[in-house]
This record gives sequence, structure tokens and C-alpha cells, in this order.
Amino acid sequence: MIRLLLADDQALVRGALAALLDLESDLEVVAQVGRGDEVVEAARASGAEVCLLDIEMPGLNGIDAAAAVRRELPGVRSLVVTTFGRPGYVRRAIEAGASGFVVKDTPARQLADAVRRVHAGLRVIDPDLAAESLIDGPSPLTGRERELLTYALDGSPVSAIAARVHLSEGTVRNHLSAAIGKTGASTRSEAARIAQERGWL
Amino acid sequence: MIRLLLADDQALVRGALAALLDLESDLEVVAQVGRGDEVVEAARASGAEVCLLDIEMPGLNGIDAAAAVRRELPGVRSLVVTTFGRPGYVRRAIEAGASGFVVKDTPARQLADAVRRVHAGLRVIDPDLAAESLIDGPSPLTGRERELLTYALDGSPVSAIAARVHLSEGTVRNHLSAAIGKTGASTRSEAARIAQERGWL
DNA sequence: GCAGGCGGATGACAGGTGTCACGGGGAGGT
DNA sequence: ACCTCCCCGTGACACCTGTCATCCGCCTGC
Repeated sequence: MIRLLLADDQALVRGALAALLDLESDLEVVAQVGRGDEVVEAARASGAEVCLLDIEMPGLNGIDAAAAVRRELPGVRSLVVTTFGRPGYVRRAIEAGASGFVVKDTPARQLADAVRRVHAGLRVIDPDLAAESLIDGPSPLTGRERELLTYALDGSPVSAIAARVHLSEGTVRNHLSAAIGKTGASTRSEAARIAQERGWL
Repeated sequence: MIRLLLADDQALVRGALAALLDLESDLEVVAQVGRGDEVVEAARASGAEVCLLDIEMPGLNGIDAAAAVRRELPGVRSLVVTTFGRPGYVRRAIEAGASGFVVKDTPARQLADAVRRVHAGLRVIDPDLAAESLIDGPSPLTGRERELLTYALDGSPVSAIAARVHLSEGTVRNHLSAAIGKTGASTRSEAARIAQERGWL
């Protein structure tokens, strides 16, 4: 019997996944949480062996949660399940110590298999995403560029971004201009979108 | 026995919801689709009585799908289930003929109850969203403003938007300026975000 | 009939934005 | 020591954007 922990901020999806996985005779959902920063504690208390982690969660995202599990509970394996198949996410999830990466587009019946493989010590990674992840390579952005791009995601004007990070507007424009060049975009909004799609943020 | 149709573009979520609802002794999932434009046909073929529709779907969104069901199969009721609780969505879903509106944050056990109520002819609407929907009022945007805002969502420059809709740049700027005023924003990106949050797009 | 709203357009203007050149400082590598 | 890369800043320039005034044609409601 494989003991599972589910982490997803949408209660309905979480409950539905629990119902789905509980149908399998060799799987048992022993804990459910809706926040990333509750994963480690719940996993320890419930004696979970595999953690199913969504990326988009309040408190702590699924990738950082996987890293925390790796650090605090070395014997527990993590499987990241997310809506968005961004190549950079795969890389970061694996680097964070996750044993698998699955998108929510995959057929439901494959999920139980993925859990079993992860439990057996194998790695499960969506093949398409793995290929893209290799092609795109790691992020070429510097720390500042990444930071400023995240603030540019919502289309904020340069002045607002500059005030938020306590920099001059000229400096912000220079960093964003560099990011625009590296992403092949022509506006900071477009650059921010591209960077996010590739998981560079 | 209530016959259900599930429509959600994420196969994993769709399958999980099916597993969850099939646990109820009086519910039976008789059809599953991943696209909005397959809903009517699948509902007719399967003899579904209630359609559970996600909003974000390829082909046709859940609200338009609810309208299509209303038109083509008057006896079938729709329950819209979505990730984002945007007030405008509720209004539009109800106007489109949906009998209920539930967000994916609600506890899993309440979903089956919502389905039963909808099947019984009652309306099921998330109370918080219903209140917000009344406060915000309907969209003040004109058709063009709405259209141009959707193109402005990703931060596209005015020139690109103008080319896309075959208008002069000046006209596009005027419409967007009006939208900026109505949303209380100061850039078109911000206006687009605000409008989307309120379900005006 | 006619006001009022919408869609479309032009022109002008202030201010925001992207680019480039250039400078200076600090951390890391050889 | 030296070079390289990152970070921060300034100034200048061309271009983009948001706003406003003003015009037109079209439809709808009164």
C-alpha cells in the first residue's frame, strides 16, 4: 500500500484526485493540504511516502515544496502535477529534488502508474516537456532581469517598477531592455510573457 | 439516477471529477469531453440530464456551451464549474441559461449536492460571487472596447492590435483610452487585467 | 425629425518607453 | 594584475502611448 499526500489549492480538484486515486487498490491518500507551506508537516504527521504537488499554491509553490520535502524528509518522493507545461518548470522541479513531473492534460489512468513508478524509485517525466526543456536550455536572465520581469508581468509602467525596487528609471529600462533582447521580444510585457512561458521566472 | 456530462479540458481533472461523482450512488457520469464544441453532441448522444462545464476550454468556452445546450437541448440543465470566481462570469453564465455556478475552491462533497439541486430545477450559485456580481453591475464596455482589450491582454503594442483588427492606430488608441477611463486604469495592460478580473471580457 | 450613442478617423501634444553610448564599482576567475 | 560579468547610473534620441478636440456616418429611441 502506497501512502499518498495530495497538495492542490483547489479543493474540488484535490478531492476529485483523492477519489480517483483511492479507487486503486494499492494506493491510499493519507493527507490532503491546500497550501505549499503545510506539505512537510502533513507528510511527516501522516507518514506519506509520495507527495503529489501542484505548482500553483499559496504559501509555497510546488517546486519549493518539493525542495523542502527533499531536505526535511529524504525518504519521501515528490511528483509535481501542474496545469502549465512550461519547460523551465521541469528543470527546476527536478533540480529541486522532485522525482516526477506530469501535466494535468495527461489521461487520468496514467496518474496512478506515475505514482507507482515514483514510489519504486523511478523518474517520471512528460517526454514532450523533457525534450523542450533540453532544447530551450537554462535561463539566460540575470537575477535583476528576472526580478524586474516579474514586476513587468502585469504591464506596470517603468516608474512603478523603479519605485518598487528602489532603482532609477534608467536602470530599470536598461535591465528590461537587456531582457527584451534575450527573449527576442520587443516590449517588456512580451518579454515577461515569454520568460514566464519558458519557466524563467 | 442522475445522468451527468463532464466537460473540462484537463484530462486529469476530468477523470478525477468522474471518479468523485461516480462514488455517489445516485449519480452516473455518462459522457466526458475536453472541448466546448463537443458538449451538445455528446449530451444528446448520451442522454445526459446535467452538464458540468468548465469555462476555460478550447473550441467553445463553458458559458457559450451552456447557451448552446439551452438552445439545442432545453430539457438539459448546465452547471458551470470554474477556477476563477470572476463576478462577471456569474452574470454571463446565468444569462446564458446555466442553472448553477460553482468555483473549484468549494469542498468536493458539496459538488454532488450542487448537481442534485440543479437536477431538481433549483439554482445553485456561490453566494459570495452572487453578491459581488450585483455590486459590480454589468460591463460598461462597448463591443469594440471589449474586443480591443482582449488583444491588449498580452501587452501587444497598439500597432499590432490595429493591424489585427484592420483599424487605424488612432482609433485603437481612442477606444483603449475610453476603456482605460472606464476601468480606472492608467495603461491598457492594467485596463485589460481589471476587465478580465471582473469578467468583462 | 432629431438627439444620443457607437464606430471610425485625424491631428496635435505631453509624457512614457526602448535603445544606445558611456561611466563607475564590485565579485570571481586566470 | 587583469579580464569578464553583473549591477547601477546618466544623458540623449527616436518612437510609442494616452489624452483631447473635432469631425463624419450610422443606427436607435423618443
